[in-house]
Amino acid sequence: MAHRTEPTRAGLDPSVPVAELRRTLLEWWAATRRDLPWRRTRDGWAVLVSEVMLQQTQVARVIPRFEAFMARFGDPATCAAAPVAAVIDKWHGLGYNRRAVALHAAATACVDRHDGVVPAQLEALLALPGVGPYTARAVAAFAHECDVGVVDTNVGRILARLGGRSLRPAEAQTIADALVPPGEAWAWNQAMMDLGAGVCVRTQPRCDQCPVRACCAWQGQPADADPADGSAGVGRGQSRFAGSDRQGRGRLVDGLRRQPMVTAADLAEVAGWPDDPERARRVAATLVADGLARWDDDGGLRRAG
DNA sequence: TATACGTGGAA
DNA sequence: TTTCCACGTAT
Repeated sequence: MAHRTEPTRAGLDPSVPVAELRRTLLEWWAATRRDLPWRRTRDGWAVLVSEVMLQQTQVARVIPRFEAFMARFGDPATCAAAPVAAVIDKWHGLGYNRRAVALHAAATACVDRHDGVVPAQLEALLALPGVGPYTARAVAAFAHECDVGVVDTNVGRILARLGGRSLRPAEAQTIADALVPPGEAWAWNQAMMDLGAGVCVRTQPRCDQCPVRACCAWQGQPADADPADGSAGVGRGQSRFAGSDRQGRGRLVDGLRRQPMVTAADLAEVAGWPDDPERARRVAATLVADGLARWDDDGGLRRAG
């Protein structure tokens, strides 16, 4: 019963050789590493800001905005003291602007509840606005080297393929945590994410280059449906952007970056729907509800406080 | 559990 | 040119 002596394997298919998986993946990563420099800083705020930016936004687009953001809002207190409109302004080009509102609120919570620093405990991190399972564990692992498994879309895909089956969210998290080599959460999570981003990609995975192929139940065999489809943490298709409410929201937020107010008369034009003022007002109301703007007395839209 | 939420690069 | 693809959280 040799497998009983393997390291922690809670939730894992017994056929997955944990020790070999850990060793081969870490060796591969040591030879190919392309980590993000600020993840090494142990600065909880820097890691939080970058991970919030990395929600739904790819690394290449985050890097320049992250540098600019940190130059302006170097710690939670600076961010919390600024008007939320200033944070929204610095979010330009990243999309999903309500993340900026949530980040400002998270900075405020750090000042109010955690002596101005980003907490290290998972529970406290999860309580911050805009911080979910991914971001909380990314901060815990990368800033504080806690032994937690970070499950993003890449890791979710890898875990499903390794086990050869679709996973529920709690299952994926349990397995991700169990795989972390004790004391090496930083490198391990970085390695998993890099593997998913560069090798175990969604379509046409490069299984011939995969360092952990020998441990994988799926191995990209075309005859077998991809176990990652519909599995926990793996993103799904989305509706079209062109012509969507999201596009109009983006235009309105951009309009408020250029000028402090969009008048009621200009609202439809700025939203990109000159012939549908009713739609523009309805969508503007969603911005107000999200804290991205506020109504002017005359029915115009103003920057958030 | 399904849906809303932005942008830009690649195909 | 258009379409596809990448990317977590809140509700």
